[in-house]
Amino acid sequence: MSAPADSIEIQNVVASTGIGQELDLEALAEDLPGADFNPDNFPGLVYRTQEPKAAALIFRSGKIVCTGAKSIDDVHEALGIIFEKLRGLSIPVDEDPEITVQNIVSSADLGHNLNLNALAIGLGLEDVEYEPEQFPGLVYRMDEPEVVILLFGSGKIVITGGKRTDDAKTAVEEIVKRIDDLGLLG
Amino acid sequence: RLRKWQERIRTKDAGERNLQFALSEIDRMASALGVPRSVREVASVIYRRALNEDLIRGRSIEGVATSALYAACRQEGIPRSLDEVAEVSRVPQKEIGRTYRYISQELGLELKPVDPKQFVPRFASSLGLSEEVQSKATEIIDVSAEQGLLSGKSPTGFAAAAIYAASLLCNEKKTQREVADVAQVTEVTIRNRYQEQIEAMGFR
DNA sequence: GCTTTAAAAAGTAAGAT
DNA sequence: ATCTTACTTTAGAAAGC
Repeated sequence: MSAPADSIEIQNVVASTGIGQELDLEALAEDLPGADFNPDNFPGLVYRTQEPKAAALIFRSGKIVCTGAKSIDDVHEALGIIFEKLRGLSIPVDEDPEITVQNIVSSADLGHNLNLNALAIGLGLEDVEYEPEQFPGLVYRMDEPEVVILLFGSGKIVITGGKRTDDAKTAVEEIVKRIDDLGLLG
Repeated sequence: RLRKWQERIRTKDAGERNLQFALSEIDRMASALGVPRSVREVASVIYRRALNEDLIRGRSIEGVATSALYAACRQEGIPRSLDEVAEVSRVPQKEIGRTYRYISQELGLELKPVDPKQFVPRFASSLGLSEEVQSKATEIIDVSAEQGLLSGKSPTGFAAAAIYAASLLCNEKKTQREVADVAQVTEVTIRNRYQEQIEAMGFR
C-alpha cells in the first residue's frame, strides 16, 4: 500500500541569504570562473555550482538567492561552496550567514486519474483556476497549509509555495481527503 | 475652491470618455466576432462591474474590455477561443487570459470550464457540415469525455478532433488541415485527440 | 508590472528531418 | 509523420526600472 504522501519528491528549493558585505560585481565576474553577469538585463550575477547542482544570484548588496537545489541540505551545501569561493577571493563573509528557505516545489502522484472538470466544480470554482485552453493543470489554492497545488489529469501533482519541509506532506494528505470526500478519487 | 470643482468635472469627463471607449470597443469586437447583441450587453455589465470594483487600476482598458467580452461569450454558452478573441483585439492573447482570470476571480463569475460541444455548431457550419455530422461529433465528445479523456485538453482541439472523426464516419470527409484552420489548432493536435477518441468509441 | 534563476506537471506548437 | 525544443502555469527572493 503506497500512500500518495510517500511519492513526494522535492524538485526545487529557493532560499535567500546575505554575506553582510557589499560586492563589486564587475570585479567578481572577472575573478569567478563561470560567472554570468549582464547588468543591462538583470542586476544579479549568476553563479552555478555543479555538486550539488544549484544556481545562485549574487547581488551588489551582498544578498544571495539560491535556487535549483533538490533539498534544504543541498541549499546549505551549495551556499557553503559559494561562501568559501568568496573568502578565497579575500572577500569577508559572515561566519554563519542566516539562510532562509523561501519556497519549496515538490511533485507527487495521487495514483489515480483525475476528472478535472468535476474537480473544478467539486473543490469550488471560487478556489479553483482551470483553463485547459491555456494550461492543462488545475490550480488549487489551499489555505492550510498555504500552498498552491497544480493537479493534472494523470493524477500527478505539483505543490509549491510552501516554506516548511512538511507543508507538502500535509497538503497532499489534505487534498487526497478532499478529493476522496467528493468521491472523485479513483 | 473652483479648481477642485473643475478637477472633479475633468475626472468625471475622463472617466466617462474611458467608459464610452470601452463600450465601443466591446461593440466593435463583438461585431467582428459575430456574437449577438445580448452578449455585448452581458459584456458591458461585466465591464461596469469591474469598473465599479476598481479592477481596472494597473490594467489596460482594452484588456479589461476584451476579457469582459471573452467572459460574456462563455457565460452565454457561445464561447470564443482566446485566439479568436485576440484576433479582434489589440491586446495580446497572454494578457487577455491573465486579465480574464483576474476579473473572473474578483467578480466571482465562477464560470465552468468551457464545454467542447459548444464549439461544434459554429466550427461544423463554417465547414459546411451537416446536422448529422454535428450530432455525431457531439456524441463522440460525450463518450470520450465520460471516459476521462477531456482532463487537461484544450476544448477547441477536442472539438476539432471530434468533428474530423464525425466527418469521416458520416462520409462528409474534411481534411485535418481544413478542420485545423477553422478551430485554429494544429493538425498534430487533431491527430492526437482523434486517435484517443476513436479508441474510446470502440472503433479500434 | 517587468527583468533572471530552477524545477515539476502535460498540452500545444513550431521547425527540422 | 515523428522528433526535438520551447513555451504555457504555480511560488519565492533579490535590485532597479
